[in-house]
Amino acid sequence: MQKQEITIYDVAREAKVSMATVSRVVNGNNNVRKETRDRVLEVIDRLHYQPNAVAQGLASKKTTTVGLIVPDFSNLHFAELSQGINDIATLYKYNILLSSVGNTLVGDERVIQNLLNKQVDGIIYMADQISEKGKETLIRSNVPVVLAGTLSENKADFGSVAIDYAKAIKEALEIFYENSKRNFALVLDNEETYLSEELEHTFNNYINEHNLSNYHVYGNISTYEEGYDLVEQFEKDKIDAVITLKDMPAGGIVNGALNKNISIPEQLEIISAGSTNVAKLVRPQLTIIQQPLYDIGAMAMRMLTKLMNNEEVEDKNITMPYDLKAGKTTLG
Amino acid sequence: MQKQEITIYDVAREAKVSMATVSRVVNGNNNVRKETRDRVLEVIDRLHYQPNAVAQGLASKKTTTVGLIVPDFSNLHFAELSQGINDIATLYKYNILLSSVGNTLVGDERVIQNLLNKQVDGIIYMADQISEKGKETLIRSNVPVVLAGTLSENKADFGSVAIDYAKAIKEALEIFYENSKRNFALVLDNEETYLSEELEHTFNNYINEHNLSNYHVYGNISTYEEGYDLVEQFEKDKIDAVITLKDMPAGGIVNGALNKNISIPEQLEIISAGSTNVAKLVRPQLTIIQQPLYDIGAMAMRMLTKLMNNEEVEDKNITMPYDLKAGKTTLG
DNA sequence: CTGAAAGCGCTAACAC
DNA sequence: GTGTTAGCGCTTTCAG
Repeated sequence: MQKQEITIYDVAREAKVSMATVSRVVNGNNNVRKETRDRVLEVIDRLHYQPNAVAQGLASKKTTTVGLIVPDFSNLHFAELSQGINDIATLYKYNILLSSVGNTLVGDERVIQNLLNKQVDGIIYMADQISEKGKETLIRSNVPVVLAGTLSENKADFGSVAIDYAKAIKEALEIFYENSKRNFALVLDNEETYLSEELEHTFNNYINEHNLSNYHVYGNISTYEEGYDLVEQFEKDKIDAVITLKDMPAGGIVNGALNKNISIPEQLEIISAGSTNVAKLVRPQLTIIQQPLYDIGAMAMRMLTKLMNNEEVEDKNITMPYDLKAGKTTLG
Repeated sequence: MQKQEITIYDVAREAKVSMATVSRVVNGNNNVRKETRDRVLEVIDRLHYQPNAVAQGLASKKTTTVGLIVPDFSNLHFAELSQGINDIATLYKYNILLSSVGNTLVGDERVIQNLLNKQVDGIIYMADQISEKGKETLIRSNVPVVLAGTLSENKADFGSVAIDYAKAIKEALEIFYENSKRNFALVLDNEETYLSEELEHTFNNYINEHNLSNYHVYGNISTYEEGYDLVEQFEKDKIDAVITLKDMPAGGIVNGALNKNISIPEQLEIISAGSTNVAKLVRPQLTIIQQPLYDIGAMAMRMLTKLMNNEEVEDKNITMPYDLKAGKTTLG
């Protein structure tokens, strides 16, 4: 930590005013005569005075810092969502305190409590699951929370910005069905998330409504390799259409299938809901459920700034549009 | 910000000790009788006391927070490097304050100053360029800084962890040469970074030593699409071997070449120095300069913890090993 | 081993 | 407009 050289007191003395006046100048308070302001500004400049944000935070009970909780850093969604969050945060002069949950190292409650101890003004939660205790901690704290691109539950308790995943999945299944595919698979990375549960529910509903007899849900598939290896299981299970939640396993499946001379999309159709940039690398080009990740992040952060300022927020639960973008991994 | 309910003072009163004793217990100071400690601990637990990190920071002049400066969030290196940084930071109980530079929004000096104002205990710098002013600000602050996976200059001023890029590039060029390619291209994303300058220098040296007459350096290529479109230029320039700094453009080049029926690797060889996970998606499989990104991040953060604690650091400039991993975009 | 007291650097009433 | 004065919640000498 930088050893403090110049404090507000030094500036006050040098400018022959009180600390209060310096504070006013620093914080843009108008109740300062122009002459005085200029004098103070000159001294600030000359002494290279920089306010100590920690002291400001303690005195004002505002840290202009928001906590950002992500599932894990390797998640590519993170990068693209965060971009939107960061841009808006920068615009409103907030800093981002980054934490991850999910890897067993530390429980989510601890992570949340830690952020709260650091007195963050608000929290953006991007992880797709949260423990009851973590949720309670969050609610008890009275700190505004916005869920970004995730969690369909908990909407009542927090703000949220996301697409309608259930609708998107249903639309994807519809494509398979129209293309005469009848043996569906759903590939999840973590079965215990709210999102997974909702998707599985939607998936099962569709299966039932259409009286399909052969269908499978595969869990714990999050890497390229796991997707690649899963193709073997597809063969055994006679799968001919698959939805994945992430692009990396989707790419693995495509490459795995091609290696086994399974023709895409004739024998196997694939739709990925990952919608990160990397989907572009895959050949044949992936059909994807494209989410506006940047916008989701930006909207979430914007909503958070409003909540932190006790501004009116019309709708605390925003549904963003998505685009089912046809590639070459589906027919027609 | 959470409105403070329980303070150290409440705990002291309830446990019938002084704040000093509570502080000792909270900070694990041994100079407390076991009985007293247990009593305090019981009260802390009962009252759900949580220390206010901002107040701790002001009083102790340590925030247990490190600043992490990245070029931009969409950079995939970031995700993988950060994973290592985050794991070690968590281990040593440090929080990460995230900032980005490079997008024209805010200059690096401002970003750095902001982090310094927040009283971070140390900084990890992952961006590949830094202004003179930013550098000066950093040095003047006396806050420990470690450069992770970047910047070959400035080593004297800061700690650093990276691979020997020049050596890696040379090795890659050697492969091209042995495979009888003679028309080399170097694809950079940003020509103004130290890294780019060093690589270009190495590249040019190789060209001169081997008396190659046809060679090109392409700048400002950072996306898939830019790589894809660049292939047209390759044709005009009769390029037959190319090194890229990032995986996304490398993937674009591969797909762009295939689309033009340019055979890889016979007519065009490609080596990417990106070494992110997404390289796996590309077919034919990319030959890559594989950097141990996770380890680089972890080492950098570990070094930073030592510097922050004034511990001895044997070598402030660490060179990590890399692996030139042959794929199918180079011959043999 | 424990307590008293003086700050850390700043903000925010409240007076004038 | 400007200054005075309490704190914000905690750490850290210094006594005892």
